[in-house]
Amino acid sequence: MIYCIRSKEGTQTIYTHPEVTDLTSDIFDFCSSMTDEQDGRARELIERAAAKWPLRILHVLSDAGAPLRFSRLMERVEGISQKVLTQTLRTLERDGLIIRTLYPEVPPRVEYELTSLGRDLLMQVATLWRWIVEHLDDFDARKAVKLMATANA
Amino acid sequence: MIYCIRSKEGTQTIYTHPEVTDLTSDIFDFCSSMTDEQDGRARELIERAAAKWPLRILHVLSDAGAPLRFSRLMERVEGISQKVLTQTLRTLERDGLIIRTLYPEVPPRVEYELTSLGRDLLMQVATLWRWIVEHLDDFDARKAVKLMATANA
DNA sequence: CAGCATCCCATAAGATACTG
DNA sequence: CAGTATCTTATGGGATGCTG
Repeated sequence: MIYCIRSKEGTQTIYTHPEVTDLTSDIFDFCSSMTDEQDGRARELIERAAAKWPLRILHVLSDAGAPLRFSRLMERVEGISQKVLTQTLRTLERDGLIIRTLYPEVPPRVEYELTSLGRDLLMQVATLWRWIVEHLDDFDARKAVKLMATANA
Repeated sequence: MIYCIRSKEGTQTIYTHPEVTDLTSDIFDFCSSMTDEQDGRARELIERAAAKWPLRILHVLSDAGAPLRFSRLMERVEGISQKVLTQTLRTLERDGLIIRTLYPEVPPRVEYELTSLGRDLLMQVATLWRWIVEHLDDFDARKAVKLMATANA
């Protein structure tokens, strides 16, 4: 449970502001039930998803609302190279976020589309995104506010 | 509005499953009000936060529940190098997620602590984390399920 | 103690050329 | 069309040594 938020020991200092306790208790309960392996896999998925291109590709597919061919993606995902687009699509496919369909015609046609998991993930990330945008002005060292803490060991 | 989820044109194919429409409408409304600059800055913040170490460091600080010295962080953030810890801490500080306090003693003492923004961000990410862990088994190409779509142009 | 400076390497990403 | 192959460059990160 490396990344989870719950304190491991009751002997440690914890935040005592009621606000904090209220907000975090749910998540804490959840974290305590998460295994190291689950935590690690979730970490990987987050890291991959938040990389340079994946979210953008998922968004383009969502925005299109229909399967897109490789070349259409190249046009719409501005700035990506062919190699990186291919790589990223393969990763997204492996993670079950998109589906790749090859139509064995001449010339070949390949279509990529969002899976329902891909759409759901995008929704979840969008929620986080929204929170960040709403707090954009606070992400600034000059506005940093300390958290009140008291020892309770 | 590069990454937002809303379709730009009403003439495009959109998902018509009621489920989809219901779930996404809120986020769509929000996305339409997001400027390119906001979107870009949020993107940067997400990318930085989801990098290798930041979440782990924030978690360790949250878990400790009190300010930690540099050397305590080195111990608790297993596997990180001194250089990268320093770098990451500086970035977290610039983004207003932690506060660095230097006590000009001999030998010098430096303490790092979470800001309320840092704690809040951690909570938001934990929510996403939780969703991912609950759907861990679905992140698999073999379980991919297409999204139903209909043209509405 | 808490770092900065330096060197080194592994990986990510970009550019270009070629192909089933 | 939708890639693959290859080369080069940029970046992240690790290891080591030094210092106010």
